[in-house]
Amino acid sequence: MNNTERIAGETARDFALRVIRDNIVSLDLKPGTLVSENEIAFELGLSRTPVREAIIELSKASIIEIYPQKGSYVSLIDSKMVEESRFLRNVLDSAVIEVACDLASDKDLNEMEENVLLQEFFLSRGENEKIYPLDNDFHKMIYNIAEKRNIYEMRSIMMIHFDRVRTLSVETVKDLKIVSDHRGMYEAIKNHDKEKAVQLVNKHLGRYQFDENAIREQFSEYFK
Amino acid sequence: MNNTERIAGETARDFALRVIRDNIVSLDLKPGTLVSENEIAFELGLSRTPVREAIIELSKASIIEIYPQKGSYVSLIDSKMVEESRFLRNVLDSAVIEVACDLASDKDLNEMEENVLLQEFFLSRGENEKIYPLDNDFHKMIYNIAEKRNIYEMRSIMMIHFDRVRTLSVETVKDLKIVSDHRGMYEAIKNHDKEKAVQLVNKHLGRYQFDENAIREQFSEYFK
DNA sequence: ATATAAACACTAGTATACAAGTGGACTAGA
DNA sequence: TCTAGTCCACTTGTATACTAGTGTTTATAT
Repeated sequence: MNNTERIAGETARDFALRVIRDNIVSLDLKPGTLVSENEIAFELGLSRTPVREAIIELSKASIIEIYPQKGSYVSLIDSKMVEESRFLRNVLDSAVIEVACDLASDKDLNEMEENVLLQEFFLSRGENEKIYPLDNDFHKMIYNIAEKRNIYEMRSIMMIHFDRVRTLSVETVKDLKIVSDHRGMYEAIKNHDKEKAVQLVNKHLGRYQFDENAIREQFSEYFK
Repeated sequence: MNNTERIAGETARDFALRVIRDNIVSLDLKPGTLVSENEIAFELGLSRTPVREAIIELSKASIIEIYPQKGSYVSLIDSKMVEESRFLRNVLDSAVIEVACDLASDKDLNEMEENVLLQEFFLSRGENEKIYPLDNDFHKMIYNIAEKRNIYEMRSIMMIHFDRVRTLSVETVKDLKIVSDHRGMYEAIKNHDKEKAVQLVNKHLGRYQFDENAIREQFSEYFK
């Protein structure tokens, strides 16, 4: 497992949650791996308690499966589960962006535009890896504008299922199209054009149509 | 706080979660109340650990607010939060019932009808309090049919905000209409009539239009 | 050699102990 | 009387100890 520096002010539990989560999404913790509370605690230099609390949280979203007195395992990739998280994202993003079309203030729009400009900047320089955090920020902004912060939190944890398949996906993601989707969404929100906004959300998510058969063939041991 | 018997096989954590949750929804734990890990643990005859884990889970959905080294409090009723949970329910229930219209098997439909018949039976005998668990089961069934169990779990915890206002609501809920809504949804799913199903979901949720001003006036100390 | 049982090494669940921070009460001093 | 400072009783965060269950390995008896 990849360790990371503990951020100043971060509690042990948040630290453990962040590290475990990142390792699952990046597949450094492979599906099916035993995640022993003791072992993780040792690796992170913590006691079992905060690690355990982090694992419990992940188990609530079926990211980790806890078998009492036996062990806790990183869940195998379950296409039903991936579909469920995709469904959740599609449904929520669509409904939330409509609200954002109503509520976005000038200040909100300025922040969004700044974010999109940065994405375009990094894209033009080929620094595509710097786009991902901005991508996340962008979607989070929409939830913030629509005053749906709690819903965003729930979305986040379920997205782990989705994101980890994205990591596996051999097909290179078309960053160019993604960034232009973002610009489109920004424009739609600015113009209060709900229909266009929802249409873009659907198209956007459609870009992550993984070829599951190809992935499953290559990484069959990761699948349920 | 109202205590309850621990169900056989229930872990200490699940027990604590259930009891705390029920007491918050029933308002036996009033908004703003301090929920001390130690005190709850003592009342339930447990140690702090499982109680703490339950409180953390509730805090993830903003049901309880944890102030480190100060205390944890039952969240005051926040109309923004109530609206957010209503929004979530509306969006999810609508999207999920559409899927259920596609996927419901004969076995599913039989179980649904049995549930509805029971609701009608208790309604006719005036035993309205027996309808509520059936109501919950009914909605859970729809998520099960649509294979969206994880999403249902997320919905459940957010519904605490909504349910606790429902408890406060002076206006008596029209159980008759609720039961007939359920029959309507069942029929719509049976007939694969998505449009009708979604329309009923919206109407159904619309029946819980609390007069917030009236409630806020009567219980102002519960509100943020 | 095989079957059985005891021992061991692990697991997560729960209980307890300690750390560190907060805020109020009380006291000492001017 | 007022203020400053100490103490105390509380809180949650974290660490550690103990409980009970599982599965494998090893030893023992037939």
